[in-house]
Amino acid sequence: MTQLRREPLAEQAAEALLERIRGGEWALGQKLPGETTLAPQLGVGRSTIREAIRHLAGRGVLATRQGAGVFVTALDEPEDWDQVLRRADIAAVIEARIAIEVEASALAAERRTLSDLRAMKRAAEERDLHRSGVEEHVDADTVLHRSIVLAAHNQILTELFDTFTPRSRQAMIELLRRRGEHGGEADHLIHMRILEAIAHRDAESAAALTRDHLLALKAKLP
Amino acid sequence: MTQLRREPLAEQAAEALLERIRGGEWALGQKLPGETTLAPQLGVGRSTIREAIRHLAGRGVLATRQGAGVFVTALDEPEDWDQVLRRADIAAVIEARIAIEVEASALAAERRTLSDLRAMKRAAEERDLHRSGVEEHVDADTVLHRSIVLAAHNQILTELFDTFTPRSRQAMIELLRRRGEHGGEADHLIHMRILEAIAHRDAESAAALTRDHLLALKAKLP
DNA sequence: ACTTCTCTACTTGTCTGAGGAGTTGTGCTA
DNA sequence: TAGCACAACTCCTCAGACAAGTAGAGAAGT
Repeated sequence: MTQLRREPLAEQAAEALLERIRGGEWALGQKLPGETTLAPQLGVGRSTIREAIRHLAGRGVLATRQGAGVFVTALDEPEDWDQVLRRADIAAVIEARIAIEVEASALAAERRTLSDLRAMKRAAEERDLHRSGVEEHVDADTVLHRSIVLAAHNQILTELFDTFTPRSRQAMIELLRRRGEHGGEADHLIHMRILEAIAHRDAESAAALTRDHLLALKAKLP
Repeated sequence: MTQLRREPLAEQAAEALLERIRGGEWALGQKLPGETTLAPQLGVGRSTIREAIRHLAGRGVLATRQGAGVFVTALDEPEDWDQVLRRADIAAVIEARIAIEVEASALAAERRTLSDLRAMKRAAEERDLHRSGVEEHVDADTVLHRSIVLAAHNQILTELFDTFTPRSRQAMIELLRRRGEHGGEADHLIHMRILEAIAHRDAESAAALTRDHLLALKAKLP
């Protein structure tokens, strides 16, 4: 039994093109063959291939320039992040966290408000209370880190951090379980120093301390 | 002074439709007038209005059903990253890019292979050729920056960069159009210095130069 | 009264041919 | 060698024709 629902040719053509772009047939910034080439190649008319191109242009994947051609402007809209994060190894996730959090930490030092400081302090104290259970400890730690990112007042960095949280959480839990210890006093100390730097509007120190902290975490990886 | 750069009619028509949808002329789920009505109404041909509709369909705003009509499926773009990026101001996007690219640049200095170096060099040369058109220049620039991120060999950083590409592209184009200049020789020079640092496995310099480069970009914002 | 069928008007989907407009590279000229 | 005209390419737009699908009105049957 074949397809009951028939998709319009233009939609099919758009999917076919996206497939080939994803497959690397044309790299970012490269020119696609002209419509007069693509149309017969896919077995459709010119206006159909044009509509397919417009569709992808609307999604931000292609851009057309009259007289010049059609160009790849993005490889694809981001696919399922869960999938990506699951595939990627932990080291890569931590490296991404370093990128986000170090920058966020520096921005936080410049922009933190008094209420940001209060929130961070509260999170730090809360974290200090949860030293028994591994999961609770990781969660409390995440809250603290998030409060720092929030103080950067950059919505995108916050969203990125939240994207990583679930994957990072699981990795941390496994890591701590294996090690049997959770940084303990040393981690507490460095957190306090980071908060201090942010309070003093010392962006450089805040960034450096955050980097050290996360690099130490990465170093613990098996 | 009007637009010097003439946008294609189809794009203008898409914007005009989006404007009217946002203005509440047609509610969510409602049917738009037929193509044969809209086309004369906007003073364009039928295929043109069709391409405009396809463009909005690609953005998830409209959906067409053969025989039935064109329907509004979303008042604004969907809930995904595109949406977040569109809402966030450009400064926030650049800050996020700084986070990603500075770290990527440092990692690239440590991990770049010879073939990475070749790809970066090729992208840099390509970029130098495209100095005329604004869009072309931005696209070539993106290819170069992406080749650096790729050399970091971290899939997550790459995906993050790709996520920003469409939004960043539009912002850069607007920015350069307003300024009328594109960094020119200075930008070329700093790119070469970044590539040199990566080639020499000098992570610190690579990171610092990348940061300076993007900070300069951010400083140009209105 | 209700269901089912059919027909018709209307809608989007697709193709083709034609000409307009912008870009790019080539080859000629000075 | 530098500058310029031109030709070949590209996408852009329109118009017309027909195919394919939908939905509503009305007829026919139960």
